[in-house]
Amino acid sequence: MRLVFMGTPDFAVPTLQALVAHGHEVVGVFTQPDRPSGRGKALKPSPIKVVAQELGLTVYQPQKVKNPESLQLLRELAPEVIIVVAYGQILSKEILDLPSFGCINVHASLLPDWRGAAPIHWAILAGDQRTGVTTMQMDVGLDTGDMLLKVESPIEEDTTTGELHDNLAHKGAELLITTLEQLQMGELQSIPQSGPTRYASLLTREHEKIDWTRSAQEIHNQIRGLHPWPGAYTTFREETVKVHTSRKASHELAKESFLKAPKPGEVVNNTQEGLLVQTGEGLILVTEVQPAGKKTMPARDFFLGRHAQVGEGFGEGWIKHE
RNA sequence: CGCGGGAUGGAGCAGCGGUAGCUCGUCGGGCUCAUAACCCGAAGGUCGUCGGUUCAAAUCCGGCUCCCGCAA
Repeated sequence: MRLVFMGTPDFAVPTLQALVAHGHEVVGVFTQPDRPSGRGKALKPSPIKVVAQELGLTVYQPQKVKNPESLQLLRELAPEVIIVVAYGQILSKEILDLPSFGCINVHASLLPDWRGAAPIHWAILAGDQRTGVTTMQMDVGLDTGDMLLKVESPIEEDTTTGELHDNLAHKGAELLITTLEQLQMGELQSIPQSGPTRYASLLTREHEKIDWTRSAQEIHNQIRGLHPWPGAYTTFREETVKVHTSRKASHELAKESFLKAPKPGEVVNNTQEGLLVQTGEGLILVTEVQPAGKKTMPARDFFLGRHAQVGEGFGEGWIKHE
């Protein structure tokens, strides 16, 4: 099909690549303008821009797609359909109505659940055991359009956002190809969204801070739900430390907890596997950690290198044993 | 020039002008029913790189290259 692609981050890349690989005529790629990012101040192109250029596609980066120039541009490109994957801008009614097949969005959740900006993170943060990808016919609302196709994906006990992200990005790409095929054949029936909805809001620094008084399961969900980006963090001896990976503490390990009344955040044991940490409910095994300014390292090495001892802990209010 | 931290034996850290140290790991030996536990011993570092100061630099000064946290 003759189409325009709109997308910005890594999540959108597999879909763009799949469209090209399947011989669709991508007449234009819209992505967010280069933004100052990284440690210096340098303008950085979006992942989609990089890939689009490698593929020899024409890239457009309007500040606002809704402005008259962009609308005019889209008219000239005359796409039969516009594919939108995590573009980061709201499309106006004029744009939505422009292509004959409308605008189709690939969203990383099983709609109507987890509408919004960070569906992958939130599915894991909430402890969901399954999620998926949905293609939908966009309308004016935020992720409220009629659904076309869905594919599910399980979330395992230790699945991280990074893993799920890559998995869904590829499933989404395949799903979109199928969606277009069926749409073109006229054998696709769209379904209005109905049922309970949760909203996946943008993540803030508050979501990233570990509250050790929560349960081990909740903290584990938080750690894997924010891995590898933006990462859950806590403090140790007043330095910021990201906690990258963790596991539920096995019963054998839990038995090794010999402290009488460990407080939440307290390291109860430094095992070969990692640090056994007391939470508000149960123990969690912290396996990988990253102090500010350092690389990711095994939690055990972090602890050993600091000559820390069992009885110290994460969070505030601990006394240094030295 | 957005703010800041860091580059030291395999890993994590200390040392901050005068013979390179700690915890872990590794190798050898011992103890033990056994062990990731314990004991004894050993190997392993041109201290990121280039240059400067000095009788003497991992330690002070300057350039360079990498890595990372925050912010965006």
